[in-house]
Amino acid sequence: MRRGVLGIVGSRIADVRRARCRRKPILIEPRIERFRRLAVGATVSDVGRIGKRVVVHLDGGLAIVFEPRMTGLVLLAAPPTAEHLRLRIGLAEGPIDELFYWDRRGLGSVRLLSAAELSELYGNGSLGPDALQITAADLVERLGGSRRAIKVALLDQRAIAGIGNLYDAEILHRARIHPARPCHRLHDDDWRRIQRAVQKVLTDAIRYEGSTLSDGTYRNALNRSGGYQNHHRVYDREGLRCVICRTAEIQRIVQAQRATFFCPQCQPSKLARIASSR
DNA sequence: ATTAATGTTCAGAA
DNA sequence: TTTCTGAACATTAA
Repeated sequence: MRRGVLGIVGSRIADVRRARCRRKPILIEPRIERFRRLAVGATVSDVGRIGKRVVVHLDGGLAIVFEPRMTGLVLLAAPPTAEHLRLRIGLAEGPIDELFYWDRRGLGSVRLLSAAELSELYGNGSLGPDALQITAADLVERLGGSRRAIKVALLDQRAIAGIGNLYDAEILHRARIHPARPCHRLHDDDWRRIQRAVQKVLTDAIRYEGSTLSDGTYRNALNRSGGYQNHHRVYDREGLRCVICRTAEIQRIVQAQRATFFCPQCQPSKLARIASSR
């Protein structure tokens, strides 16, 4: 999503307004009048990413932070429906006329922050280092002592920023780690495999522009479907044969109130590992 | 017609 | 301190 939004670098903010959406308003800070006063006239200097958030940097030091959560989209093209359009940002002096924030469930937010607020909110301990920068040693340091299940721990954005539920499941399948294994029982080579799997899954997911699931919600900045759903090995594949071992069926369990998918053959629990080794 | 599920995050409680 | 639970919301599938 961030890559697509890069297309507005160099454009000037010409207008900011709420879309006419009859639903409960999403969180927009500061209030729209002040937001407009501060942002209009500024030029987009860069588009970055902090974990799962898209950050539009403006000259002068302010930044617009989009936090899409479950169903939010930052778009340069017309949104999927007019119904759930939440915010429109008019642009001038560039190829794109307007930036949209669309959000079906409305759990996301848009905030205009100063450089100081940005570093305060996202620089201190509230978000961990980005998943794509993380080393195996970082993983051990930040999660190695935790008693939580590895699947749950990898979702903790304060430990590592950027891993969501779907990619968590894919990562652990690649790393051949059972999702319920407690962090403090994992070994160095387990963490090394996890680190490599994080790199592989996230870079592939970015290359294929994300996963558009059966509800069709995720789209890139040009409102096009992603392609990574065709590469899922476990997510949403309960009961299907594992494409790696071609033996076991993918199982679904619930951890931290989230669905987890895994292959019982490729991702043995500790007990299964002991049993199979004799 | 209910209920459960959903690429998430946070406050507040255990 | 760390970990767990429920709520915010809208839509679809079972």
